Amino acid sequence: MTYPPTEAASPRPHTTMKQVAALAGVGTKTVSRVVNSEPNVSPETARRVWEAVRALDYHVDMQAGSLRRAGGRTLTLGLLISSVDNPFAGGIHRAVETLCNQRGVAVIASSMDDDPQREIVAVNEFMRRRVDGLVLTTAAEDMRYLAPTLERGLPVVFVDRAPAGIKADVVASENRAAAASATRHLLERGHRRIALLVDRITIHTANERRKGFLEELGRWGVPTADVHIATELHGAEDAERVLLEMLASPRPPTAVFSAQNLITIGALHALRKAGKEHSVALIGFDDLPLADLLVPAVTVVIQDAQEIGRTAAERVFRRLDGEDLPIEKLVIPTRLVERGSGEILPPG
Amino acid sequence: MTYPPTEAASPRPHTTMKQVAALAGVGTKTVSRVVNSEPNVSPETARRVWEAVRALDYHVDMQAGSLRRAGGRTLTLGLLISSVDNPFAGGIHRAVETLCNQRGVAVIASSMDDDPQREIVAVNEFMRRRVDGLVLTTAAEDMRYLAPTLERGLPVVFVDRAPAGIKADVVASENRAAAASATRHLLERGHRRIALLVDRITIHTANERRKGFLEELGRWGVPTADVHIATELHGAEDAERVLLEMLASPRPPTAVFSAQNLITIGALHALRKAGKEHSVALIGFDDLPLADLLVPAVTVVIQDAQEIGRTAAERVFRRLDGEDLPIEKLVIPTRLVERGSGEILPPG
DNA sequence: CTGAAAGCGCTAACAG
DNA sequence: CTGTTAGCGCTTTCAG
Repeated sequence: MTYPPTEAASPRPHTTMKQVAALAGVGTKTVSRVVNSEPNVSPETARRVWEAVRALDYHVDMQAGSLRRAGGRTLTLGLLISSVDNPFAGGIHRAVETLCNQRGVAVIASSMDDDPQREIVAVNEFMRRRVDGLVLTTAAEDMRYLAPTLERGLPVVFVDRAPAGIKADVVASENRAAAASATRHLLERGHRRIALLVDRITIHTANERRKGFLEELGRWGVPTADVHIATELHGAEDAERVLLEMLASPRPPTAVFSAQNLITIGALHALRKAGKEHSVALIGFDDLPLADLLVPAVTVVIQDAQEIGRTAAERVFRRLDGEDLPIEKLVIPTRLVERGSGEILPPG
Repeated sequence: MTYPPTEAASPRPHTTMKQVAALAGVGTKTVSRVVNSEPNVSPETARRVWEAVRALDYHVDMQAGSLRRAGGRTLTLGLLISSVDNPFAGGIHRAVETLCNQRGVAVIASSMDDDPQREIVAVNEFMRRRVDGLVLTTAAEDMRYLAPTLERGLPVVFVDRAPAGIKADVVASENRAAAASATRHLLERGHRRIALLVDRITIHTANERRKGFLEELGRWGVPTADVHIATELHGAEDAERVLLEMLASPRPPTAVFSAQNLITIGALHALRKAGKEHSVALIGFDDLPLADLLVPAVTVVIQDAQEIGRTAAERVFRRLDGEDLPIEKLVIPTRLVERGSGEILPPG
C-alpha cells in the first residue's frame, strides 16, 4: 500500500492567485483587480483580498501575467557590459538601474569581458527572456546577428562603442576628440616621445582613441619613429610589463597616454617601479578612485558613465513609449582633469 | 469604413514556436524537442526545424516554458547589494554571475543604498519575478518579512551581513575579529588615541566592526576618553568632514581605523588636507584600487568579495539541487595587508 | 461591481 | 519518431 502524494510536498515555493481567491471567497479576476490596483472593486472585497494576500504571503507572478498582457512586456531590460566588476561599467549600470526603478523595470546585467563569443551567448539569453529592450556594450566586430531583432522593433541602444554592420542608436563619449585633446595636452608641454597604451583595437573605442592620438601627432608633424605604440593589451599586468620595457629602451617615452582604466593602473605601477612617476608624464582615459590622491595626482580624461547610462536607458524607454525617433549618435562630453601627472614637462 | 487590423502591425516583437512549426511543417512539440535538444527527432526533421528557426530568428520564450516545466524554475537569481557601483559589491556580483553562467541562470541585481525601504521593494520585485533563489545584503533591522519565503523553501543566502529575526545561511567575513586585529595592530605600535570611523550601526557589519574595535581596546585597558568614535557616517564626504574636526581637536587621534571603503576614501582626503598622511596612522576595511600606490600606501583589511559571492551562489545552487543542508554561517577569511599607513608610529 | 470562459507560449503526459 | 490534448498562472473579454 502506498500513500497518495501529500499537499505538503509542493515543489513550487509560491502561492497562486487561485489560492488567494479561494481564501478570500472571490473569483481570481477580483484578486487580479485588487493586486493590480484596478478600479471597480468594493472596499470591503478589497480588504478581504488583501487579508488573504498577507495571510498567504502572495506575490503576483509577473511572468505569467505578461504572457497574456497586451504588448507582452516583461518589464525587464538586458544590459551588456565588459564586467559588473569594472568601475566605468558600474557607473553605467547604476544609472540604467535608477531609471528602470522608476518604472518597475528590472535589469539583467551580463559581463562579456570583451569576448565576442560571450556577447552572443548573453544577447541570446536576453532574447530568450523576452527583455523589453537592450543596452549593449559590444565586443563583436560584426553585429549583423542583431538585425532581425532591430527590424522587429525591439529597442536596442549601444553604449560606449558603436556597432559595426547595423544601424542603431549609440550613446558614447567623443573618444577620438578626447584622445586628441589629451595628446595635444602633452604635445603643448613639449613632449614628442609619447607612448600610447591601448587594448584590443577591434574594440571600437580603443581604435577611436588610437586614431585620435595618431591624428593629433600627425597635425603636429611628429615623426612616428618617436612614438611608442602598444595595442592588444589585456588588463593591468600586460600594460605594466609593456611600459616597463618601453621605459628601459634606448629612447624611452617622456609621456604616456593610457587609453583605458585598467591599463592606467598598470601604467602607474610601471612608472612607480621604474621610479619615474615624477619625470614621465601620464594621462589616463577614465577616472579611478583615489587617482586624485596619488603623488603626482593622475591627470585623466573623465567620461561621464552615469550620463551615458542615463541617456541610453532614457532612449530605450522613449522608443518603448512609442516615440518615433530617428537613429542617432548621442555624444556625451568628456572632461580633461588636470591633476599633475599630465603636466610634467619633458626633461631638458 | 474602417480597415481591419493588419497582421503587419504586430505589437509583439517576437516569433512564436507555432510560427516555426508551421514553416517547418511539423507540430509545436517537435520544435520544442529540437530547440531544447531533446532526443527522438530524426536528423532530417531537426534540420528543417533549425532552418525555420534561423529564417524567423526564433528564440524560445523561457518564461512561458517555465510556467509549465516541472518545478517551475525560472533560471533567475535575485542579488541585492548596496550598489552595483560599489567595488566590494561588484566583486560579489561578478562571482555570483560567473557561477550562474555555468548553469544558464541570469542575475537580476538591485542596489539598495543601505536603505531598508528599498530593500523591501527590491525583494518584493524578486518574488514577483519568481527568482529561483536569493543572495541578499540586507539593510533592514528586521528580516521577519522573509520568514514565509524561507518556509516555502526558497533558497536564501545572506552575504556580508547577518539577518536579524530569521534563521538563514550567511556568508561573511569575520568582521569582529578582523576589526579587533586591525585595532591590535595599531595598539601594538603604541597608539592609544585612536579614531573609529564607521557608518550606520544598524548595519550589521558596521556594528560588528565597532564591537571588535571596542573589545580590543577594552582588552588593552585603553581609557575611552582617549578614543574618538564617529558613527552614522554616510559616505566619503561625511567621513572627511568628521575626521578633519577630530584632527583639529585638542587631543587629536594618532591613528584611524576606517571601517568601510567609502569612509576610507574620505579619511584619506582628510589626512591629505590636514597634511598628516605621514604622521597619523590609518587602517581601512576593504581594499581600494590604487591603495597600494598612495604614499604612504594604505594598510587595509582585505575581504575576499569574490570568494564571498562564489560561496553564497554555490550554497543557493546546492539547496536548489535538493541537498539537505543545515543552516550555517560560512566565514570567509580576511587578510591584513601591511602597506605603510598602518605602520606609522605615534609621535614622541 | 463580480466572475466564468478563453487563451498567451510553452511543455508534460500520453497516444499513435 | 511525431503529434494531440491539457494546463501552468495570469489577464482579456464579456456576460451577468
